Amino acid sequence: MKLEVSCTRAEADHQQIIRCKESLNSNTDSIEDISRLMALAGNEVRFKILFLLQKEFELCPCDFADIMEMSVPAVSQHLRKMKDAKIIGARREGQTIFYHILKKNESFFAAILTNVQSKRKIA
Amino acid sequence: MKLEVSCTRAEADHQQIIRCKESLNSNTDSIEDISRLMALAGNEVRFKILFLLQKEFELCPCDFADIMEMSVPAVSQHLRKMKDAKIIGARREGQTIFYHILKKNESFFAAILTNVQSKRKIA
DNA sequence: AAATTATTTAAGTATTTGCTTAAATAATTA
DNA sequence: TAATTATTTAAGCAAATACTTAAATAATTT
Repeated sequence: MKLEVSCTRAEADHQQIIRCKESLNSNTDSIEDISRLMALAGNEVRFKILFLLQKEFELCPCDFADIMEMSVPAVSQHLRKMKDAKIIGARREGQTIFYHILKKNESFFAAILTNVQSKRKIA
Repeated sequence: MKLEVSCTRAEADHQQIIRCKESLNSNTDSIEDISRLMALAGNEVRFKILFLLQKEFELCPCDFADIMEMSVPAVSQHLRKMKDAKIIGARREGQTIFYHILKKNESFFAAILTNVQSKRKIA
């Protein structure tokens, strides 16, 4: 863990710089995890998918393609990313595959998705 | 507001499809706003900036460059994006410019950034 | 006023992203 | 078992992203 301070600003608070570096270092893993999660949810198509899954519990690629008026492969590739990241899970029923938000992430996304509704009321 | 249903899946729940389309349509603005916010916070460098600002209240570009060991212009460009998006604000003190999270967004990011600390405890 | 310091801006570039189209899997139905 | 249906995968490409370096602003100090 390097803790050199090189800021040239005369008034720089070196204690603060060191404290910040330590803070980042001791949280590296969770910072990476959460910013990765945010990046995935930060795509508008994927955000809509999560928004819809929270409301309807489960939907299939075909449903999403129809709802958002986009191609099935495009949807499928977004679903794959979120499945790989363990944000969503899949359940097969015949030829249809239903996706849902994994329990582990439900509360995290619920907290964020709440803002969609509340923002709407204000505007 | 188009509400055509074209899903070819035989068992598709057309009522559900229509309900979902309406739900997206009536929340278009906030969905765009929040997913844009998430996309910005979804970059690891910007996420770290927000994490640090929450802890230290305000820091300057030079501090960030030093803490994260990256160039000042690179930091500055990230700060600009978040300033343009009204996520952070700036205060000048001599030659130094201090950035802080805008009050409007404090609680939103606090809710997300909480997970950094709690995740760490678990792991 | 000239030099220094903090920051921003701009141009250039390599990487990543998200779509398209076509082909491959996998399950169901005829 | 052949045809159909739902989904995934892969290749290709255009747009977006995030860095680098160099130059431009802006404030301070000498």
